[in-house]
Amino acid sequence: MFSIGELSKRTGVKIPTIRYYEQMGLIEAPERSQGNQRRYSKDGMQRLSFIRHSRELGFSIEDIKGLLELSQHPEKPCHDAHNMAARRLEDVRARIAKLQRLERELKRISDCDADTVAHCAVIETLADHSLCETEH
Amino acid sequence: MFSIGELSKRTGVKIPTIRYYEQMGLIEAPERSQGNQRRYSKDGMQRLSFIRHSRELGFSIEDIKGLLELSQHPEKPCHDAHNMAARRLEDVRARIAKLQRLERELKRISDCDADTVAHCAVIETLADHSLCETEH
DNA sequence: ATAATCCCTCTAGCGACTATAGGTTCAAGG
DNA sequence: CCTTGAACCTATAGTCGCTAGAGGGATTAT
Repeated sequence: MFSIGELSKRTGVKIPTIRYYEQMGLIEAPERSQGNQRRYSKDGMQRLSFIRHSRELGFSIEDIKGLLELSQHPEKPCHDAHNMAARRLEDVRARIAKLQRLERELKRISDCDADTVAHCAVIETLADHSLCETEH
Repeated sequence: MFSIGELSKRTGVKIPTIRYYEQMGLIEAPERSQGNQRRYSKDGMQRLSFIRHSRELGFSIEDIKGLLELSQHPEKPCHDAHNMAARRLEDVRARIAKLQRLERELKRISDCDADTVAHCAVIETLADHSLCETEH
């Protein structure tokens, strides 16, 4: 049995975020002390770690609800979990590709040694999209 | 002189977004028709294009205010613009690196051919961070 | 003149938190 | 036992960059 502060320290999830997850229905309302403070069990901690880890991998709150639900039912088929992971993977790859295009463009416009705005590649490029070398 | 709809079509910025930018002080309130509708000039369009392009490159609204301000003063030094671009570039690179770690992890856990949750790598990994191969 | 389309303001909602205010409880030291 | 200070409680509002909706007025084409 530990307090919300301890749980926070052990999982690395901030206190208001834990309460937020409770409100969102990701974790069930824990027992309370006589003075109405939350008291968590090891189970609660594992569930929160699962959530944290899923968030780190970029799953949405809604996705995580599904994944948690699944994790409670070991006998069920797991293609839903695979689908979710596959969709996340696709999404992550698309974002990487987009960011890489931005990186190229930013690198290019950063390579400007002008002193004043009048000749500055950054400002010039922002003002005129046609100066960009790549699409984004 | 064109309406907000036309401006939207020409710049690719949605109508509510244009009004939002006006509210945020990125573009000045344009002239109005007799019936109180916004009427934009070519100048307004160029400014909006500048904003759109900056957003595409990931600059924040606040950054863009600074960049716009700079772009109005060609005689000023432009190291501020360079600094902003450099910071954006760093940020983009950090995000790419983070996403690439996620990609590896997601790919790894997606390579699971279990049929049920009990043996599913996705669920198993989410439940136990120590199963991850890389940091994230 | 009328209908279709466009435009206006204002307010609220999104996702995933984060911050603040104003109060209560807990744990440790004297 | 009592006090102090840290930790906790709820409720509400704010963050960012939009987006959606309600309820109305303006413009344009026929």
